[in-house]
Amino acid sequence: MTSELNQLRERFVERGGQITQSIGIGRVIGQVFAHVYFSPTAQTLDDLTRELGISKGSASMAVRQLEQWGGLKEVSKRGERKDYFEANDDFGRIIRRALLDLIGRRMKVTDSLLEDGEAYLIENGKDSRDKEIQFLHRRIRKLRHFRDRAQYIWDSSIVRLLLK
Amino acid sequence: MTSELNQLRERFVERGGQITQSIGIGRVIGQVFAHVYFSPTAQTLDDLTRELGISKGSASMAVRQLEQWGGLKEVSKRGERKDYFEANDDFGRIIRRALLDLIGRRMKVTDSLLEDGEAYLIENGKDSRDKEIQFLHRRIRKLRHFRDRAQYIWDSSIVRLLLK
DNA sequence: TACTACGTTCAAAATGATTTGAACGAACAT
DNA sequence: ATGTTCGTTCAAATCATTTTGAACGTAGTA
Repeated sequence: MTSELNQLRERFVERGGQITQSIGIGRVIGQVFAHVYFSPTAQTLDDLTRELGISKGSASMAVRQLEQWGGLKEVSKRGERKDYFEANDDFGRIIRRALLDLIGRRMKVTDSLLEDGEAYLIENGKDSRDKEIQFLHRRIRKLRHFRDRAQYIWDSSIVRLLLK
Repeated sequence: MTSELNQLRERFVERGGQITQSIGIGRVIGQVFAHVYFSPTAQTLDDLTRELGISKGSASMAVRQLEQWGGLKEVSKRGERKDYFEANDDFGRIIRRALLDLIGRRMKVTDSLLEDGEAYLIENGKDSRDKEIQFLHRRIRKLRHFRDRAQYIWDSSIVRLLLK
């Protein structure tokens, strides 16, 4: 009976690992979150290494990453030196924070490339008849428009809907 | 001058590769799309292997994947045996298709796990006082609610806004 | 102070994903 | 029919990412 519950928990752990693996942030993150989420009691790093069969280093890193995204919170137990972790269940907030963190920073670099490119083309193509310059300019403009709209959608709807 | 344009194109190719790499679908996809997108003329597999320094196999696979997502389209040239490719610039549609493809299918499996789990817990925990069963049941319910809402948001807003 | 029980770090190892390229088949040309 | 030019496939090689674990720092304890 209890073993059946454990089996169920293990299936969720496995699936959690698959999901985070498939989105490219490593299997351990998903396993750790799922395990803590489905554990009635707060868990320590030792619990994680034992139950999930992962190293202490992995457990430590996963736990800290998840904390950053608000997926886990540390709870202190009187008279205990170990760190205890509980899962948050506000998925919207967690996912939003993770996405902001994962995607957000990449954007900056690309933005500056778009701006540089456009600036260069405007500079050098002002009254140019050069077909290629005109072509590139159109393409960059189109890309920037899309980027702006994506930014707008991101800011205005996804965030509002998913958060809270 | 032309070489400066080429440099610009190369920077976009590199950035494209970084982006697709960072989201876990391989560098070549981004490189190929960026190259074709910023090329005034339709490109062949040979062009790609030469300009990007990738193998013919890679070029072939990337091009077909991008075609599936609507990122590239094949254009035929009279009297030519080679396949020529042009880029689409309807980014919203491309990204949406890619996301549907990449994320969409994973959902199914997780759904069935949620359903199985819930069914099992309802079955075995109907009038159970067992604290752990009740706990798991609450957690699964919460997760399923989130999943349902995410599905709704996905269906109703992102898709509509990003597509077209 | 010295010892112990923790969490963290990061170089190295293991793992897993991507890329290559030789072999192949199909379609065209001669 | 034969040779050539294409695109595709997939096992093997390469490359990148994740994971490990030994060494370390810190804080508590005796």
